[in-house]
Formats: sequence, C-alpha cells, structure tokens
Amino acid sequence: MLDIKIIRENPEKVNELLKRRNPELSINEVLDIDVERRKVQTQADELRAKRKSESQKIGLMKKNGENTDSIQEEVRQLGDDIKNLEEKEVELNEKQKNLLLSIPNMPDETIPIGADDSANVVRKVVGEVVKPSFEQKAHWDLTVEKDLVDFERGVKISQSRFYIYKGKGARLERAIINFFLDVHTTKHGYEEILPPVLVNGAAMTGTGQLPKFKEDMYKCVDEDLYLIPTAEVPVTNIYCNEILSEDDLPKCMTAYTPCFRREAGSAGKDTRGLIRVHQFNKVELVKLTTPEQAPEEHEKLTRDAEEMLEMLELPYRRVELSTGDIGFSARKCYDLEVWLPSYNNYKEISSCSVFGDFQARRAGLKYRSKETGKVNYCYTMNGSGLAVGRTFAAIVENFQQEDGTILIPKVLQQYTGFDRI
RNA sequence: GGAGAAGUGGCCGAGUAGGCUGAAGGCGGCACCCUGCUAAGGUGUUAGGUGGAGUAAUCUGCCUCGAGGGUUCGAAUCCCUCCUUCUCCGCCA
Repeated sequence: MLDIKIIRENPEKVNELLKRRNPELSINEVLDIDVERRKVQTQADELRAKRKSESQKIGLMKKNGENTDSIQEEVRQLGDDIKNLEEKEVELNEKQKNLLLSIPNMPDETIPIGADDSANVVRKVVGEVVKPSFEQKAHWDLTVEKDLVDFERGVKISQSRFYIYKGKGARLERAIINFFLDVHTTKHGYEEILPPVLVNGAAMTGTGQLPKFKEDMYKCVDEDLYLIPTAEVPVTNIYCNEILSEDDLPKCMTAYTPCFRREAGSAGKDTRGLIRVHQFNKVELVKLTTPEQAPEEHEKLTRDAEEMLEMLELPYRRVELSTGDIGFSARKCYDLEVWLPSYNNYKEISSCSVFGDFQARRAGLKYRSKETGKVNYCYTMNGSGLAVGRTFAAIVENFQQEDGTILIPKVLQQYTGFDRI
C-alpha cells in the first residue's frame, strides 16, 4: 500500500512512476477522496470535542445538584450529527483504503522501463550451456521412464497439473529441500521457519495477494483460510502489527513449504511436466530490513539464491525485470532463470523482489529507530532459494547422460544416498 | 465440540454502584545529575493511529483499554456477537 501522504505531497511523481508500470494507472481518484475524507474528519473531530467537554460539564452539574435536562437534550442532538458524519467518515475511509490496496507499488526509478517482459534486461549469464552430442530428453519423459514421477496417477487422485513423486524421485526432491535449507541456515545465516500453509485473509492482504488476486488462490469453503501460494505470505507476516527493535534487523528467515496455485488463466501454458503445477515445493528466503539496509540485503539475498544454482552446477542467468513485468507489490525484481534443455531456453526458478515499505504498510511491520526513537515501517524482500520442483526438472534434464542415466550433482549425493539414477 | 475464567501501554499490573483515568504503581528503555573502581541513588521522560497550524523545532484536535456492534448526555467500566488464551470434559494424529 502506498503512503497517502506521499501521494498527497508528490502526486505528479507518483503518477509518473505508476504509469511506467501501466499507463492506465492513476492516483487522481484517491486524491479526491482524501480531500473529502479529511474535511469530514475535521468536522467530526470538532463535534466530538464539543460533546466531550459538554458531557463532562453535565457530570459536574449533576454533582452540584443542578438540572441538566436541557443541556442533555442538546448533546443528544449533537450525537445525532456526529453519527451522520461518522457514517460518512467510515465510508470514505473504507473507499480510500480499498483504492489504496488495489494500487500497485511504485517501481524503483532505476529499473528498466517497458510494457512487458521484452524490456527485461539480462544482467549476467553464469555457466556454459553445453549441447551434448545425443538428444536430451525432456524431464516429463525421462522422469516417467525412470519411474521418478507419476503424472497420470497424480491427475487421477487430484486434477490436472498434479503429480506424484516416487522412489528415488521422492528422495531427490527431499534431498534438494534439505540441501537448500542447510546452506541457507548455516552458510548464509538465515533462521529456519516452518510455518502454517493455511493462512487467513489478513495475512494474504498483508503481502498483497488480496484483494486483487483472489482467483489465483485456493480458499477454504467455510473459513477465512487460504492455501499459501508461497512461504512469503506466512513468513513475512510473522511480525505483523508489531514494533521490532532496530537491533532485530535485518531479520533473515528461510522456510520450506509446499505452495499452492490455481494457475487460473494459464491454460495451455507449460502443460507438460513439473514447470507449472498446482502444488510444488519451494524454499523461500525472506528478509525484514531497515530502508538503509535494503539495497545491500537484496543483492545478498539474490546472491544467496544464485549460489544454490552454482553449487548444483546448473547454468543460469540473472534478469532484471522491467516496470511492466514486475509483480504488483514489488519495487524491483531480479529473476533467476535456469537453463532447461526441453525449452531450449532459460526458465524462471527464482524471483527476488524488494517491496520497500509497501507490504510493511499493509501488514503493520514496524521497527523503532535507535537513533530517533521513532517508529518506521520495515522494508521487506524475498526470493525463492529455490523452487524445488523446477530445480528437480533442471537437474534431471541437464545431468542426463548418453547412456540414459541421470547423474546427481556432487553436493546432493550426501542427501540422496546415491550418485546416479 | 461442551462448561467455566480471562484479554489494559515494551513487559508486569491497578482500575466494577459508568463521568475530571489514555489510564495509578512497578519493571524495563532513554536523558540528565550525583557518586572515584563491576554497584547503587536522584530527577525527568517513555503507546500507536489519524487530522489541523507552522519552513521547522513544536503546538493542538480526534480515535484506540482483544475485535465489532449496542445502551447512555457520557463506557476500559453495562449489554450483545466474534476472536484468542487458560482450566475441566469430549474427540484425536
């Protein structure tokens, strides 16, 4: 959520930045409501102040045994006026809040400007893509051949885009999870979190999934609970509506969770294999920082994710997303893309975003500044470290040998207990 | 799921015949003072949100005592609903 004060004070600037995202975006409506809202609040405040003092007067008069009938009647009338104004106040507050909740974050001024992903900029390419002499199989064929994943039966017990890991496949998936968590918690210094995967609407609103992206999520029928689309949601919200000490920052957390996405609107896209599915595993990195710490911590977080790809010896590149391609809540975002032979292209495996105080404002994530003693909003950021299913697919495809076996990356062997499949 | 108890500021904890209490007191935090060694003492200060005035320091209104409604001239204090926690029972991995 954007700060209404900033919108009020720099409307042209905010408008300009938002239009970099999408020319249709505008803050004019919120501004109009804001003016009206403040006017009503001032009026209501004045009446409330009057009621307060008059009521106290009644108390004193009664103590002195004076008759208070007329003044009581007067204040009762006042109460009616207040009630009317308060209704207006509530309505305008609500309206303003809803508008603010549906306005995306302002993109960082430094990021590439463009309407869509064609304006994204490749920042670096790591690892050489070697095309082998034999023809590489796609993971959706190879995993079935090797009985690592059962797509058909997954569909039978759930729906399309569901699947079952089996045997060494299940073991490999679990190995990847453990490997990621171990490196992040030891080498990179993150605290491990194992959060609920069902969260309430407030948490979903806090990180920006609600109210705009309701149709992307699975929701419980009779309860205010949603299946998380990413661990970002529960982990970022852990300290919601709290005031942290500056000493607690940066707060670095990592969490493994399954993630659930309805993939509404992506019919026909990535229909085969593990790339786009309704349930997948992910190890997430989340940080709460001060504004000053944020740029550096974001670079570090991205590096922490990249290092996973390097340790696994997977070729990848880092792409900086343009204003038209970054997510709703993000101010700046790097995508890490891993080489996938079956796509003959790089495919997103991690998305490392900074949100500024956009999420913090929604979630009530604050800290007290040591220097000034004042309360500020935290900055939040997160990134996949990494998406496990896509890592699985990348390993299977990139590490397949001519003889049909799949080598296991060295760093994973102690986790799998085998060195090839 | 059933019965009972409770939910106050960073923490602990006063506050029920409704009014001058946004809230005593303590702890903790911060600032200053005093004291020649790690200690102790004194004084002051210390909630969030949202408006208004001012370049600013700052001044000032309103809202908030789990959340939301209601009664009343006036509610932390009374009533209703919900949430959470604790105890007992039931169920259960």
